[in-house]
Amino acid sequence: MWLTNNLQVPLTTLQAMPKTIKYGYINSKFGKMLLGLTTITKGAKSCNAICLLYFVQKSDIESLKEVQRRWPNVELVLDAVAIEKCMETLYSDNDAVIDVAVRGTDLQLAVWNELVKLKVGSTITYSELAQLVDRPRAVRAVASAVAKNEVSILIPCHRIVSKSGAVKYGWGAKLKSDLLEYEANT
DNA sequence: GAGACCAGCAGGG
DNA sequence: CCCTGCTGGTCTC
Repeated sequence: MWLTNNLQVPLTTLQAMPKTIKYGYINSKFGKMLLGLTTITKGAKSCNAICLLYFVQKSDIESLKEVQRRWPNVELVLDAVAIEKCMETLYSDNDAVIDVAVRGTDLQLAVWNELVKLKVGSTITYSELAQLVDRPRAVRAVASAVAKNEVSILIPCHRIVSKSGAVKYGWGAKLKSDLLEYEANT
């Protein structure tokens, strides 16, 4: 089941802004989500990789606007079949591998690469994360890198807790604690 | 290149 | 609890 299986999430860096993004909606345990796929090349062949995964918090239209804002000039193409195929991998019981495509600065990539190594149910503080990427004093910078992550859940920003115990989350504090509670009880 | 912005932290009241 | 100073990378002119 999704969130309780330890998916392998290899990150691929996008060299340029994709021209088109295939998108579709999925219903997760924690609400409706917007999933976007782009094409990456792996050796000689090309395949789909997840480049965005947002929670739909207001309406479908608002979520699409959010995509347009963060990915200017990309063409959005509804592709329910591709999304469905992707979902099967997400929900598989095996230790599945799912490709994720990201774009960002060196620090952001380093931060995200550490995050995907986190096991289900584990948590880490921002300070520890800063040490992992070799910038022990750049806690605030690391935090803003975390916040720029486009692929929620798969890049598990919800597993980062602040030392003071304050709960903050881009998708809402309640969602974060729900996710952590769910993972902790499996 | 300057200045503003942050999902942090520690220290002091 | 709240307030303050410090922090470093990124974003926007």
